[in-house]
Amino acid sequence: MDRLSELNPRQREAVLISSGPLLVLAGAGTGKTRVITYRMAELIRRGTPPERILSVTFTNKAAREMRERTTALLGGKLRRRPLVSTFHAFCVRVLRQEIERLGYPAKFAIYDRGDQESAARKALRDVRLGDETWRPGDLLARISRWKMAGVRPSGAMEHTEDDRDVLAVVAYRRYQGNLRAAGAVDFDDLLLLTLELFQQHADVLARHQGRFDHVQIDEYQDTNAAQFALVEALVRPHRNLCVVGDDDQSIYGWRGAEVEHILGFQTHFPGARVVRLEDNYRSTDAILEIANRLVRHNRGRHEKSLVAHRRAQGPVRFLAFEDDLKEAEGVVAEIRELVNGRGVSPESIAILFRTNEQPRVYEQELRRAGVRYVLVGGQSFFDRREVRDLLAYLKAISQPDDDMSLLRIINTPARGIGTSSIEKLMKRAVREGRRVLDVVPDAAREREISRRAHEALDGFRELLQRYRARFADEPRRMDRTLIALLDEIGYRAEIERQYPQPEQQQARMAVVEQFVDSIKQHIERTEEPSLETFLEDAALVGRDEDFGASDELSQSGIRLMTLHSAKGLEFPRVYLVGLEEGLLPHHRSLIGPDTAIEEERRLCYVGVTRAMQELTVTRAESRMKWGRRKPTLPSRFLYEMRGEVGEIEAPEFDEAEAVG
DNA sequence: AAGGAGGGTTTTTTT
DNA sequence: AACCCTCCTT
Repeated sequence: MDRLSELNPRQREAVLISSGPLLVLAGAGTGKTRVITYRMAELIRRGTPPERILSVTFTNKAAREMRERTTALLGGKLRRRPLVSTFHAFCVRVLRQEIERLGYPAKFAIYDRGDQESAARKALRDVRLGDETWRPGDLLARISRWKMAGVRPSGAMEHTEDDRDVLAVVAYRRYQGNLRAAGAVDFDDLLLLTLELFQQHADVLARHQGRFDHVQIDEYQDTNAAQFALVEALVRPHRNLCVVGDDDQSIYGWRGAEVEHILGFQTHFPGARVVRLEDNYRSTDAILEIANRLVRHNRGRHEKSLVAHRRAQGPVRFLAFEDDLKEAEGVVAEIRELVNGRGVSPESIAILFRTNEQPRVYEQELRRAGVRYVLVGGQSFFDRREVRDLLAYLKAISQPDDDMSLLRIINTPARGIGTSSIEKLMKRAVREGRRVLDVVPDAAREREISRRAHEALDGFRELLQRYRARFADEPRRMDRTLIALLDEIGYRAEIERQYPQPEQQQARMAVVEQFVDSIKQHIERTEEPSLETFLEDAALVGRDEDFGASDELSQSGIRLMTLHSAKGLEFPRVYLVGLEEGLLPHHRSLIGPDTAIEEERRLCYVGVTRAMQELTVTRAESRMKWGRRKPTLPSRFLYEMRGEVGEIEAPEFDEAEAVG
């Protein structure tokens, strides 16, 4: 493999250090993914069996790409494939074999984001004091923080910070109790249970420690406490751990990621070697100058300054528009001219924004301008109502204990089981600690529910059982089985009834077809497909990867995505839009601690450093919010990027002119 | 039980 | 503007 000659000396050094703890501090665009891939290939070339290297990535898609690249580097022929996976997927593999030791069912279900939210909503019922209450999303964040700190529901009362937390404790207990009863775990549980397994069962830990000679972690700046503990445990015998990351790109603090892990690596792993990659091959000097100037305003970071290797053809542009609509019009008009007029490839252009509400205007404009686009992530496939319905059907079929999924679809489409019947059944089920469908006979005998509802419920239970058998018996025909199920419940008719416009009907049915297709794909690429493995994939894959949406990034069209989704990607031309106080930095970070602003600044830094040749930063002087127009202030980051901090006058912005 | 009207609330980011 | 919840009519 004399491909090593393609690497610069620093990169080569990182690749060639093959044992002991190693921290690769890699700035944006310095070839960090390249280093970690080459390193894996080099270890294999020198004799480490591929399956004895564990590489951890941030997303499933990154995992797949790294697997492919490594294999390609080694000439495409490998008897065993290296194990590349996310922390979560790794934990699922471990738990699938060992979770019964912790008293969980072997066929545990994984709650995805939507399930977690419903569970939180359910746990919050009647939990309020005066007008103090919690929103489900906030509660989940609170619970997650407790979990990361190792606080269990029973002991949470001692870790309350204020009165509101007391309410959260009540909800936390219910939430965890309901999950347990449903035989389900959430994302944090995947990590925590694996950790618990390692801590309580020395033999299990020893077995998994013995599986790997080397561990590599990408995006190390985004590891949380549980992930750190897992890694530490896994590499304890040999300490062959290579982590790669950039503290300036840590943007998941709100999810429990702790920059301290990358800042303190040498303390956690004494004797660790450190390699810094500061040669940036991605962006022009103009773009990098702005990025450097911006991020210098953060404290508590590894000092590094990126050196540009590309010359700019033009300066970074800062544009101000009258309102958010004009902003979208302006940006899209320019893009249309680039794509249609100058033959620029649409895939080389990205529009990056802070929140998921922002792309709507751009979608409208792009459609009107006839420019193809791909919305990456965003209102994900999994958030669509149809997908949630179908997933609930499959979950209720696969997991008879999963009352939450059952309740979602018990009367969808309407089959004569009304809210009052459902409520009575739920009360009884909770009271007796049984499943909803199991209390139906008693409720019917005591005339609690109507005869009509009773019959409908019996029919529904029979339906689930019949399809449970059918899915289990013919796993390779699951897609067909689902179609049969949809026919039987009249799902298409339900859609046609709910959405009178043929346009909408088609769009909704397309989602259903995509879902069926994703099952087909799962069957094709899985050795032993089953409803359970499919649901597992669906929960883990989340919004990235080619699930249903058939690999967003391979489609043609300009890219629309949030700054978070843009991590790890690069584009020749980037439009970074909505640089306004309250949006970037986001309002919620302004009321939080100082560190919150720094994370917003890093987010902005990530956005800027995605750009290779041309960067355009825009803002709107007023913006619609909740149907109302409100004036805005320029983002403080604009001043910082342009080196105008401290000036009282607003900076001059280029007049935005309509193009074309 | 079903469906529609009206009113109130909402938006940070995601494995 | 979009969603969810509640209440009212059928």
